[in-house]
Amino acid sequence: MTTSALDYRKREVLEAIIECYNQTAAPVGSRTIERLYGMGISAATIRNTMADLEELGYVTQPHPSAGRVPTEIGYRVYVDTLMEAEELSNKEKLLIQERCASLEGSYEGIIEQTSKILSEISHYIGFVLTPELHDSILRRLELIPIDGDKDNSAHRGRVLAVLLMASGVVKNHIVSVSKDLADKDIRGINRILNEKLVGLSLRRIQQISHDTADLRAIFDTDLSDSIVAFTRDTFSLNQEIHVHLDGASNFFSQPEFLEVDKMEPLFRLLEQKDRIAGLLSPQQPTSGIQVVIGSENKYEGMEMCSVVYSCYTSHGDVLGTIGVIGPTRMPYSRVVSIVDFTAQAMSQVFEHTL
Amino acid sequence: MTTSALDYRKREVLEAIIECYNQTAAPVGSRTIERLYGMGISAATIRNTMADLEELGYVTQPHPSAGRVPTEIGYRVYVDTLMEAEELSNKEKLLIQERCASLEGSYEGIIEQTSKILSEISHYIGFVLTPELHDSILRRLELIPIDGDKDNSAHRGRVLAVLLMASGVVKNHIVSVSKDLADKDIRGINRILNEKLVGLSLRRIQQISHDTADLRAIFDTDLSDSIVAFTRDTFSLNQEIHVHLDGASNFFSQPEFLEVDKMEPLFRLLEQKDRIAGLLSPQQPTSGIQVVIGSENKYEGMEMCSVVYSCYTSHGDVLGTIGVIGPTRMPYSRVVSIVDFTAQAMSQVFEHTL
DNA sequence: TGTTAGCACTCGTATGTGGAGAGTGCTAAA
DNA sequence: TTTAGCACTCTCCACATACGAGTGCTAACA
Repeated sequence: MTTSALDYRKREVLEAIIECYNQTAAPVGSRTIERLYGMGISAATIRNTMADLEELGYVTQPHPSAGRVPTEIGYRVYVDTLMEAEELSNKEKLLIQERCASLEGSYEGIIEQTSKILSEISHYIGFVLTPELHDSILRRLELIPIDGDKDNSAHRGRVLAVLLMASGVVKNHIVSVSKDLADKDIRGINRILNEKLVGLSLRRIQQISHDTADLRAIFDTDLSDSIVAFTRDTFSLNQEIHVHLDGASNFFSQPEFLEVDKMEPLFRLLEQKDRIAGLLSPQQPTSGIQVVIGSENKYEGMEMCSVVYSCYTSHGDVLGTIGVIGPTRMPYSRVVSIVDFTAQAMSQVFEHTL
Repeated sequence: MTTSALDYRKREVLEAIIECYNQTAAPVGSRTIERLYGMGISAATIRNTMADLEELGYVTQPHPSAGRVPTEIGYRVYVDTLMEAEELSNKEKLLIQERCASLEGSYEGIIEQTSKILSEISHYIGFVLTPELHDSILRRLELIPIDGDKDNSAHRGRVLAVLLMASGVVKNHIVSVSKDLADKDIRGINRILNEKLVGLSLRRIQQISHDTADLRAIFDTDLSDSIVAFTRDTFSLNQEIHVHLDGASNFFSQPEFLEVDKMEPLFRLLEQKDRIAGLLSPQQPTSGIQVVIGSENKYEGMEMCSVVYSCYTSHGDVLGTIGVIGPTRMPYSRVVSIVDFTAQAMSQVFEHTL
């Protein structure tokens, strides 16, 4: 009696249920649809269609005498096949572009502000992951002695290592240096490392610096332990991916999260930044927007959420991920457009300022 | 009938009410105190004393037939005069020190980890404010051309400016540079600026670089517009204070915040990092611990919270603020000890690694 | 065969009531 | 001045009831 593929009427009704549920967060009844989306059929017919949709697993009833609520499968079908991309208004586009364009030099600032932009425009949680540096190419290394007194450093000192990557990302950290390395030794090491290592990925450089034989080849000479240790330390930045989140408090406006026991697991998870990073970064950097719905998210606390994300780039390289976390009941077409547009705007910022 | 100063019994009872309320978050009755803190007097006597404390404004009743709850004034008296500092256990001290000691080079990482340590040990919100740099002394400036091709930069390029401050804090940002400045000009500017500006505060340097006459005196020559603009840009880092928070979800375990309308204003406020910074940084850097109780906090959302904070230093200079935000009902003596000890441990980390 | 109207049924939500318990203030006795 | 006893108050919880929204089913209709 029901064709297995979705016929026109089923699609219409499913879409109506999803749209209506998005606005009210309450189960949608047949009468409601008849009133709001007068599609030329009566409530009774809609009821029949809804029963069909339920059989297919696209909608469900919270209790036997309630209206219908979309299931995750229903949302998946909607996102994959029914939804048409919502064009952002020019006003919104301008808003995003202006705020992105006003972001200034500091790399941290860009990350922080972009997550704020995303959250404010989507009214959900905006997030930005910092770049994974291991695959980045070294463009320039600068070693700046800090403690050394004018070339005769008699005491154990420290060196500020500044790593400039091809993508424009700058990373600096402080390296302790054995006292038998004078400032001019450091300068020599700096010159050699720049000559030999620029153009290689950080991952490759770390491999090389962990192998004493490789290092010897680079320096083309016997090496003191101090130089070996120093070189290793220079490139051993503990590269964790950082996550910037903004707008978590927007969830207080979401009716389905009003109860504390719904909110708590989510907020606990969001504080474990490393888990969020793990949730999102290992995906191969497929271009384009990804949508993860409800319990497709493997972490506890995210069962009632969906994630829409994309990646941002600079000079063609994938740098990191940006996206939005919202409730499963989410205007996907709009959020997809927001994330997509913001990712592009942010990529432009990186290309221009870094 | 009641002496205006707090006599011994009133102090005992007030302390008992506060301690008991800290644990249960429920109004404390006279019988409860008699049972738990057998202080040799009957419930009826305690009732009389409680009535006196209520008259003084130190405790109150949520409703006429309930037990007593400490008021903010009561907490203030407790913190200022009754409370004795709680010594942390050696285990806790070790825990803090170990985790602080394991913090590595990256300045951002230290900030982030310290707020996490504070929140985990206190079970409340830990926060760390980044240094206000304007009063920091410049130790070293390094200008690193990025785009220039081997001394003949024919196109408009960019320079990475690395500012190393006396406190050990490193700040870098990217400066656009007019195409008529060659790499060797940049090196010259770098040398001169280091000669003339090292040892001055960032605030002073910014004053100088905004005054063309001052700049001319520094460079001891006529200046092209390019050099003037470049010098200004080099030192014009938009220095906002950053706030790192951790442990907000601990508030889900606090009974008085279980209702959403209690939680929401707080979380909304916490996301406005700039307001938090304003709340805490303008205080003159008085040494020692500060405790701000309940509505003494001027921002909406903090009425039910208290803040315990102190500052961290490096080489004698005040760098920033660290502290804990918890509910007004808070074991102040313990939290004060935690913040105090962590501030010291963090200061040591800064002195050693930066 | 597909669609519509009518109707009985179900179940969640809101509302109201009563009793138990905790804690007080007051009074009178020690 | 302290204590015991007692009446009073107020909150909280459990239970029952009424209401309403929405369904599935059946029968009539195009």
